[in-house]
Amino acid sequence: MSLRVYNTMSAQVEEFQTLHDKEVRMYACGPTVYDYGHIGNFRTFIAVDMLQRFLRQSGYRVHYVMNITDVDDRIIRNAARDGVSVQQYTAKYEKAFLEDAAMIGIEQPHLVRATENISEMADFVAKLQAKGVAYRTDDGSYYFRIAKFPAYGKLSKKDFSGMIDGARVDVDEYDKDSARDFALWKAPKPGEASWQTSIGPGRPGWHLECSVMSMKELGDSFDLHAGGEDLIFPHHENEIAQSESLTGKTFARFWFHVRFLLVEGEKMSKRLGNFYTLRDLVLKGHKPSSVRYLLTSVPYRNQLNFTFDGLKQAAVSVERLRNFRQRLSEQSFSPGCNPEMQTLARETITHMREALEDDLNTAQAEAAILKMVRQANSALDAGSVKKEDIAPLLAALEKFDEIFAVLADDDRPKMKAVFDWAMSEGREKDISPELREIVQSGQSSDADIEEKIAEMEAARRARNFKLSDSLRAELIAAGIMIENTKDGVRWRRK
RNA sequence: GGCGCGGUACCCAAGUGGUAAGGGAGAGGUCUGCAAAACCUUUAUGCGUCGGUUCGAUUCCGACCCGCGCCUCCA
Repeated sequence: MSLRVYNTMSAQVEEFQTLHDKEVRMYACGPTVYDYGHIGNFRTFIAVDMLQRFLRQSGYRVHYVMNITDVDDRIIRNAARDGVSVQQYTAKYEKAFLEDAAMIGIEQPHLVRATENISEMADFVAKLQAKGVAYRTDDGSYYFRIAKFPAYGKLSKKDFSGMIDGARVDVDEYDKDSARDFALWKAPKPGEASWQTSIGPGRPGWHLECSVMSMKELGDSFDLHAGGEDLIFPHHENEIAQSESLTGKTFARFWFHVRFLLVEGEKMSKRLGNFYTLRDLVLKGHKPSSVRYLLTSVPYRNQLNFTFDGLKQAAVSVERLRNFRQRLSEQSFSPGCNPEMQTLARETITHMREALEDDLNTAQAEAAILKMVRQANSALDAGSVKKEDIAPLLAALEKFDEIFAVLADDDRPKMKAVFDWAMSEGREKDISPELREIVQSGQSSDADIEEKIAEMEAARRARNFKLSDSLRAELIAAGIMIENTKDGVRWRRK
């Protein structure tokens, strides 16, 4: 079997095929760095990250390019508001984006920046103009003439046939031939950032950026282009029009779009007060791994309802997986092997692969690993897991984590970094008691904790339960979780 | 108005023309000095409503109701 993935262009699930054998060239529209990233942004980027991870796990060499849009209207406006240069402004938020992406387990793609490719963009516009599909207006802006690209609308399934006959539409604000024609290049306005280029001064339009950078990095035709569902129209439609007008070739073969999420059942918006950046959630004391798990738990084409209850559930599931792995790694086992465990591990890997090959059905992949955990835990309780079973079970967990990336117990340092950031930004008041507790649990050293546990155990063996309970309560208050097992006390930081 | 998606137990959420994955929460139990962790049992004759096709539909078709998305900046 092999990967089947939904292609927005054909509007159906297709067998994934690449232009070059075992090599994937893919591009995702990245963030416009004008603010901190919100969980909706990260749902999209995590979905593409998982796709990319799964392709690599499936044996492809992956060339994954993401752009950073570091010039646009909002950036110019906000930079002016803050009295800083566009570069200073975007540098801050690009850094924040990369930190956040790393925090939530996104592997960094090859990044390209709009402002580093301005001259290529100008050249691209010049070529479009030479082909007669772009025109310059009196103010020095350039527009794409949609009437010259009959396939316009093929991605978003929109019918523009009624409006492509060059009928002049009167639009006060613009000096373009048709209301639907879109800007390739914007002439400078006083006080705005602009570049001197072969086609005159100005700055690139957003759609142009992605066409130019994706083709520069990946070629005229490449395998897959990804983004949020909102980008289907007009952004991706416009990219296709620009690129295919120029080359006459198919621009991207597969179009991968991630559905928007809901927050507590409603569209996320600042107005509704349900708008959360990743950092907001960490400040509330939620772990990055919980957020990632929740965002991966619903297949990318389904609407995901992001709730705080769901976030707690996600945390429990992650804990369950981590506890299981710890149990396998720490316990001692008798020699030999249990064929049932061998089969279980093997079948779990197969089920996960089949689920992901089915248009990235992450919910089913998670169900498969959790089922394995339950059955293996049951066998562990019964003492029927043998030494040689450990490696296959851990290998299945590893396969899972190559895609889902939630098992590494590294939430605390990441949360500490957000804590420090909040302090340095003067947002101490936004730090929740929960976050404080987690950060504090990182303060005490392993040796201190183990000393205290030894004390607690001594009291317990002496049947001084009052003392041992109070010592345990102290540890729990400091964010340390205690478990008594057959092999002694196991502890971990919250 | 145009195009599209969805309505599955208390909650989140997969899935299938042949009789409902997984997780959380709840209840009972095993283990434990007590916890924690883990495990076991239990919780939808039912999958928005009404019709139709079929030996059989939650799954296909039609109508309707409700929610959501895109059509303008938006991941």
